[in-house]
Amino acid sequence: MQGFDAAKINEIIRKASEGSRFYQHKQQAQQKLDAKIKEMLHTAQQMSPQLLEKATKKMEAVALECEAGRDLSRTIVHVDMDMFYAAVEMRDQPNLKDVPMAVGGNSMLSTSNYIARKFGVRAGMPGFIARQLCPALVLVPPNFSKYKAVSRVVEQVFAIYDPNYAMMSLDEAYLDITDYMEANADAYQAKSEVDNETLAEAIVREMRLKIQEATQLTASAGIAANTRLAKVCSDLNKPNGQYYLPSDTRAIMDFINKLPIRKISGIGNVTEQQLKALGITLCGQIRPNYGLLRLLFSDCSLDYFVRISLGLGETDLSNYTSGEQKSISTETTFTGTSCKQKLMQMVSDLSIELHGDMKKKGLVGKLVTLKTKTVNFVLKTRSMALGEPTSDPEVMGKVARKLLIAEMEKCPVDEPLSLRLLGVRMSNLSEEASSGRAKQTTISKMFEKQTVSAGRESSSNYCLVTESVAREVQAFHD
DNA sequence: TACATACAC
DNA sequence: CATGGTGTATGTA
Repeated sequence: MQGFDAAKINEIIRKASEGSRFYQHKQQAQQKLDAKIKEMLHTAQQMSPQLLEKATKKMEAVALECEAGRDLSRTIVHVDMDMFYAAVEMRDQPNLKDVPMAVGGNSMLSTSNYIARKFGVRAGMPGFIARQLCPALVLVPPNFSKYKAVSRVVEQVFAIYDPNYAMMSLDEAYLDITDYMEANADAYQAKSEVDNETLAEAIVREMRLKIQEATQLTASAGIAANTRLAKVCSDLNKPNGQYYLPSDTRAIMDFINKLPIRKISGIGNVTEQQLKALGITLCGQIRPNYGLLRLLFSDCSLDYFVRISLGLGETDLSNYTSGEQKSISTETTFTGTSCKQKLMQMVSDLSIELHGDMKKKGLVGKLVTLKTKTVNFVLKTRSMALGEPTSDPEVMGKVARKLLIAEMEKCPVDEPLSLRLLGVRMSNLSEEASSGRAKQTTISKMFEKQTVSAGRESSSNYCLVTESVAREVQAFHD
């Protein structure tokens, strides 16, 4: 069993994709982006040197201000479990250890092991393409409740080193170990004084070992002065490794200057292409292009770019943990249909499911949003505000159905709305007024209203939905 | 406020 | 045969 080279992998993926509606839509999106970039370059060419110089000076002033706020006093760690879901499955089914395997389904993989990666099988890839790359691939359906349980064990290790650790997903967290280092320096130095680097590395190595002892799974870590840098660093010695970046401006600048912008969290495919068109592929190329960037991007992006170019980032983890939830949603993909009754039924089902999730969290919301995706992968959202916050499935469902009907009516009869995805989201959230009595009222109301409303709907053959199975929440990629 | 886009995981 | 689900931030009008 050999791996493939990149050219062969791309060829197989291209053959499997081309002609599909998914691929066509992707190409359209790319053309749109190309046009946008072309326009951007046109704008750039028309800039006078004077204007550019002025913009550069403004940006340099911002940079100076940011530089003044540089905080090198904290030691931040980003910990990332190695191929988390796949590692859990391999641990529990040893026969999976020596074969190419991935966790996911036919439509999407969440992660793959290193043997499968040699064949080009990656997170985010549909299972049917993965099988073409690697016919021997073993596909394991996800067990989210198991991963959650493992994650809780890992969290207990994190808590030793920083009780205020910030969990970013099931397999990833930031820790501020500054206080732990100070409090425990003595325990880690054998005879002589230990410098910060040795101390931080020893502590993180020990933490990773504790994770491994507790879970039989390995983790990688990055250690740096802020979360942005720590996150990049955790990727450098993966799997089962760690990387320390000294908290020293010179070391940070040397590091950041040669770093590809795409490695920065928040720089995705689109931004990468835009910046590339301007000749920027490395973080070190941002500062020489300050003026250009200022004239092409929003203030908010500028601040972000400046901070990246200086290697600045978040040092206060409470900024990750303090916020309240802003929205809650449920969506589902299905084989494309334009059957009105089926679609309406699904919206009702989703509303009931959403109600369950909201009740669990004690949330009510004021803004209902319907999300649709056509069989050609065109996404749309339509929303409507309610008079008062609710989580009542019938109220949410009624509004969502209304929004769906409005969309369907926009289509000509010979070309009805044909969808492959529906979603319902609630936002403008607040806490549910929680007394047992209030909840009871809500529940009885729900049944009343459902009965009444079901008879009133035009597609009245949709019935009250059976209890939907509790859905596993999922962050799909590792 | 409403909608689209970009991004992370 | 055939490409996911949940949540946040931001730009724009």
